[in-house]
Amino acid sequence: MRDKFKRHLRDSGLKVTAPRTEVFEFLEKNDLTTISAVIGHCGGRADRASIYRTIGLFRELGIIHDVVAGGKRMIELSDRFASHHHHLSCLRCGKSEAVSDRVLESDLDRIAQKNGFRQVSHQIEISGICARCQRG
Amino acid sequence: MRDKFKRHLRDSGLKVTAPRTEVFEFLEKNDLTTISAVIGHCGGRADRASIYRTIGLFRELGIIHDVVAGGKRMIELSDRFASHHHHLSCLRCGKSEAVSDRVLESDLDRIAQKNGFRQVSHQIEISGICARCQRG
DNA sequence: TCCTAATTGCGACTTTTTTGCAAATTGGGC
DNA sequence: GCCCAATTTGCAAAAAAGTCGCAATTAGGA
Repeated sequence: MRDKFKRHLRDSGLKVTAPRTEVFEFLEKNDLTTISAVIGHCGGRADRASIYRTIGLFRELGIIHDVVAGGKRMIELSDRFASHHHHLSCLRCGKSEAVSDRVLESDLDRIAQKNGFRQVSHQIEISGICARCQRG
Repeated sequence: MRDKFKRHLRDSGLKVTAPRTEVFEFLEKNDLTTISAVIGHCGGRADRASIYRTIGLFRELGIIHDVVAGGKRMIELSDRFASHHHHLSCLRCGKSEAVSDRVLESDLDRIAQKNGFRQVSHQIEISGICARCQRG
């Protein structure tokens, strides 16, 4: 994925730099994270301003997208750089697990198509109380 | 809905105040908005701090929830105070339209159930290029 | 109407995000 | 491998967003 990422940048006429690689690698290892976590982790090696610029750039390029999980705004790699999935988050313990579901996906496609939308992407977040917390 | 809202507050031992009513009425008229829009609109009649406190309270009470649309964090009334729906947002013109779909809903229920989740809620955002922008 | 707890508005403050600019770096060409 | 131009970085400063303590005000039950 790292090579694909570098190619993606170069193909867009952009440079592969240390802060960009740093942030990308962090996102690869951390599905569903926050901007402050990225700063907390990459902050020693890259300036805060560069991290914000990098995240903004990644958003524009569609490398990442935003999600709200448990009321917090989070970011994650998008489909081209991570396998397509959604999240089930527990409101009590805060953990979230990945979900993939074919039927769901085809419904979403159907809806977009019915409304005349193209180049569609989507994000879903399901929240509730997970099985473990129901017992606890 | 306004009465239901007032009852909801009083039942929770909370007071119906001007800032709270102000913010609620703005949200009723503006599906999917931002905090700064609320401040921009109610700011003359209520203090910024009170608006933040009100929004925080509404979130805790489940009166509103957060959504990300086009990279921006937005808020909207939740199901009990607005009919359950999701959004199709156009990445080009920024407009979003409401969507309701029974099949989609039952799939989401099925997924939560399969994973042992209870008291489930979900949010979905579908984005792409709308029919009008495809022509333009 | 009175009383008390809840809530507001204000102002100061912290945190988060953005911006301008000189210095440093990347990557294509030689 | 070295050079150059364009891009990108780091820094410092500022704007924007959000939080907090507290005295003054207000809602609503008795």
